[in-house]
Amino acid sequence: MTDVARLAGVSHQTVSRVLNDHPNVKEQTRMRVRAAIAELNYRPNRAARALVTGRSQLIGVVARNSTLYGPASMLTEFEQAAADAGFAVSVGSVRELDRSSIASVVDRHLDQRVAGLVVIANTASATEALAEIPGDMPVVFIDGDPASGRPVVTVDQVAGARAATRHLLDFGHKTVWHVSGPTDWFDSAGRIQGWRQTLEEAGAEVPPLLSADWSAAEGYRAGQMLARMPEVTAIFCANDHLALGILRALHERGRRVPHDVSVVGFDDVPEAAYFIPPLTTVRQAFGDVARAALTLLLGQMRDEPDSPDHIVVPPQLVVRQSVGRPS
Amino acid sequence: MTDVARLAGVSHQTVSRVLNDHPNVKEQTRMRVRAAIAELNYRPNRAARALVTGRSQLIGVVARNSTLYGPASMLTEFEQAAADAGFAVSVGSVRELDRSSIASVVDRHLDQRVAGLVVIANTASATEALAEIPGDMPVVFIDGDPASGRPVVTVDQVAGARAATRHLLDFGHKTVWHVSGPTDWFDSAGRIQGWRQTLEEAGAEVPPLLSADWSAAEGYRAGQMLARMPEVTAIFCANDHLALGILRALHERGRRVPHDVSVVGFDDVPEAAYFIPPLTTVRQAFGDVARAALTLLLGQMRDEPDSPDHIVVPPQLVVRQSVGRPS
DNA sequence: ATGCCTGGTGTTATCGATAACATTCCCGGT
DNA sequence: ACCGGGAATGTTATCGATAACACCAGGCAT
Repeated sequence: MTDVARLAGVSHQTVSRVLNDHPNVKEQTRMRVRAAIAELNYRPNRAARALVTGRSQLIGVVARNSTLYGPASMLTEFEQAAADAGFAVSVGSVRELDRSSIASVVDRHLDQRVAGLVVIANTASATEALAEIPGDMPVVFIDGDPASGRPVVTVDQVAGARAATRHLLDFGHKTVWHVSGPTDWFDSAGRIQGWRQTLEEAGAEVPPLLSADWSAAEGYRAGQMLARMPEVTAIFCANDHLALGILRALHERGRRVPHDVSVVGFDDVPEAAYFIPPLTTVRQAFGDVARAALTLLLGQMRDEPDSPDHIVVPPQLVVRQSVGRPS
Repeated sequence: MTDVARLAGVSHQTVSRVLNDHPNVKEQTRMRVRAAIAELNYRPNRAARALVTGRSQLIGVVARNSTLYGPASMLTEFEQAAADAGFAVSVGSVRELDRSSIASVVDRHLDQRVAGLVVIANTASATEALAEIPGDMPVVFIDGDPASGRPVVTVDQVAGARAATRHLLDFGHKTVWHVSGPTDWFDSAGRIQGWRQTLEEAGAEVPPLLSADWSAAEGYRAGQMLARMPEVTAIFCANDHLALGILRALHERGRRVPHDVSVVGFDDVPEAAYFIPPLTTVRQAFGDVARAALTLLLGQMRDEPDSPDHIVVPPQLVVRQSVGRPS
């Protein structure tokens, strides 16, 4: 930096001002400094800047360690958005979203003097751990509890579930069964709620809820149960992998999809179009979620008080061939 | 830090020495300092340390922006391993592994003064971009070109493909068809090589190669082709998603798996056990790869010259029900 | 003409750690 | 008793940036 200053014939402070787009620099000197920077191929030292400002150009993400499609997509989409805005992203994954794990990851991020935090907080336990985050640290929750008092970006799970359930009822099914994800996830809760509401509004019986984790394995187990119940003609699964397991269980028991049983998934993983049969499902716009989260975060970092504190991204029903009329 | 020093009745330098495990500190004072650190809940400022040492506790990862199972797993596994070793991980994803994209991501990481870089370099184009990385920066490639001169960790793709092909031949198939991934990926190349070698050694005819990207969509396309060729009785797919598409194409054309056609995949994604039928596939130990990469990287960072420059992790055949005897 | 404000710039202090050198103390050898 | 040497500790400089303040010129109101 000193070299740049010398080459441009100004003080290092003026160089700093140019770097930070301060208003009070004459256009002419600004250009001289820019030229010197380019000439020397100078790049500012972020560590020094972080030291003096107490803030780095780094955004910390706290996520559960998983290759689940949703969280993984969210992460890469967010990284992309952040990079475009000139931020690096440091991931801190955690096996369980319990309070102590989150605390330790947050601490690691605080060590790095991150400028802000994004927490993919899809269970209630994560919301509790919010207390570990200092109040003046910019934070955005993705999939978190809207009542937490911090900005949250979510996909409208209720609307997605309503669309899925409605779609099945429209085909003439008397009622719709639901295999949910883990009940402590907000995603699951929203989907259950949307499903139940829609049935009740339609005056349909609400069958007992089956719940599982998000895996094909548990979908298969639930499917084995459902496959032997002749009255089951329509199933709404909380994600596509569960649906995959269910499709296989139905297949093994000779129940054809969609002829005997209709199935709807959630997520629209890239493979869903190639299940047997191609799966009707609900697509979540992870890219939109990630960009919204970044926008909120940048807003907080710049102390703009007018930014909204809850953005809801609508999902979209993708119709394929796993739904038909009851026989 | 000054507060800690005062509380412990020593100088800040002694505190620094305790923090860095310098030898010449009396056990007694070391304990006093530790106590003071705990009491004040003190945490060192990484930015300051990075500034003076020129190195952060941050490892940069360069990866292609994707939710492909392999790369995504690798990333989370690596993050976990790095966290255990006290390092944070900054991801820089890139749409294409071309030279200029890699250069810009590497630059961003250099800005952050990362202590080392991991490049998930699964195509040859990534190897070229190696020139962008300064020679004194510790680097490990994952899935890269062993001839690059930098340390590399790979899964033994050739061995995996051999096991898969061998498995099919052992069931009595005359030959085995192969649907490969993009041919510029090292993974693809290794799998093709292993497949071809095994056929040649067995004296079997080597059928023409079909290649695709990694998606179920292209697997389906290839499957439509293969399904209408009665002589095709055994297919080795370069990954599980391709296999999924192929299974569906076969199903649509009424060719039963494994009765008419046998199929083997690669990766062992969690869903593979719930395909119709459950997929025989080859599992890659991503966790081992990630840990090996970290070990190599730490070795370089500590200037240990005796570390190996190429670690190969063996894959493992997982037998399920998608393979049978030709009819 | 005087004084005040303000746009443009330079000077110095500061962030929180480590590096390099200085100092003290104690021990053992001659 | 003296001196050399190493272990334990303290002092000061340093990394590379920004913050805070000081300064200087010129324009404008009085």
